[in-house]
Amino acid sequence: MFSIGQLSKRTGVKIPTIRYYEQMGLIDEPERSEGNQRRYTKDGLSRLSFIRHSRDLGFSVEDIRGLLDLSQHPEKPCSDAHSIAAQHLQDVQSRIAKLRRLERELKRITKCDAGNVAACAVIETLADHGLCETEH
Amino acid sequence: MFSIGQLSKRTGVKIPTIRYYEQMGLIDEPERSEGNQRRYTKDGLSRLSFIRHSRDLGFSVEDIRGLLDLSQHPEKPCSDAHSIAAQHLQDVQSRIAKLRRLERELKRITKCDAGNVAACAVIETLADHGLCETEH
DNA sequence: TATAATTCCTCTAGCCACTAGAGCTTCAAG
DNA sequence: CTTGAAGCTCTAGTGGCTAGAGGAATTATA
Ligand SMILES: [Zn+2]
Ligand SMILES: [Zn+2]
Ligand SMILES: [Zn+2]
Ligand SMILES: [Zn+2]
Repeated sequence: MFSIGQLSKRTGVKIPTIRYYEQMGLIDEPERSEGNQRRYTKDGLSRLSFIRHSRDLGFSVEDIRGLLDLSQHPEKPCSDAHSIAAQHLQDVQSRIAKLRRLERELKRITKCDAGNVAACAVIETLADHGLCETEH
Repeated sequence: MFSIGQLSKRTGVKIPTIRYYEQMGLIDEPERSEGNQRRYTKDGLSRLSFIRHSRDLGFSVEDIRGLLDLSQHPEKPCSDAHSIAAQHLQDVQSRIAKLRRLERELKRITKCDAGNVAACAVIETLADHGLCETEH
């Protein structure tokens, strides 16, 4: 049996975050000590590790809810898991694409030879999207 | 003089967002009609366009506050503007790097030949970071 | 000019995924 | 048995908006 602090140390999930996941229904309410403190089992530990890793990989809490549900049903086909992952991959890729467009513009902007604000390329570009090379 | 709706159409910033920017102190409180409705000048329009474009480029509201302040002082050196932009560029680049690591892992994960959850690579990987190739 | 349609007003609350803090209780070591 | 760490609940704040209620003002049409 682990206290919430031990669980936190082992998973790297902060204590208030563990309680938040409980409130969100991602983890079951654990047993309590006589004095009402949470006591977790190994199952609780591995479930939280799953959540932690999924968050690290950028899945939303909603996605994780679905993935956890699936993981409780080993006999089911895994196509649902794949579509959650594929959708997430797409999201990540479109975020990357957007950030790369930003990166390009920001790199261009920061090549400013002027010394004062009146002629600064940064300020000028922010004031006028027409000076940009791409859409965003 | 523009109404808030006209300003919104010209800049592409939604009406509640304009009011939000006013509340946050990014734009001055505009004059009002006899019936208390906001009336904007061309100056208000260009200030809001500046904000819009800066947001599109991913700058935070705090950054924009600084950039707007600078843009009101054309005689100042533009080094402050450059450091805001450079910092932002760094942020963008580290976000890209992080997302690319995610992308790689997600691509790997989604190569699953199993048909059911019990043997699914997606679920297995989420349960065990040891199966990952990179840190995240 | 009367009425109808549209726009605008303020205020509050919700989104996501946490994070911080107040004020109190329980636990574990010595 | 005392003390200090760790736990409890509850509320509120983060960023950058967005939605909705309930009412007032403006504009367009008849
Ligand atoms: Zn410059
Ligand atoms: Zn632009
Ligand atoms: Zn699979
Ligand atoms: Zn991993």
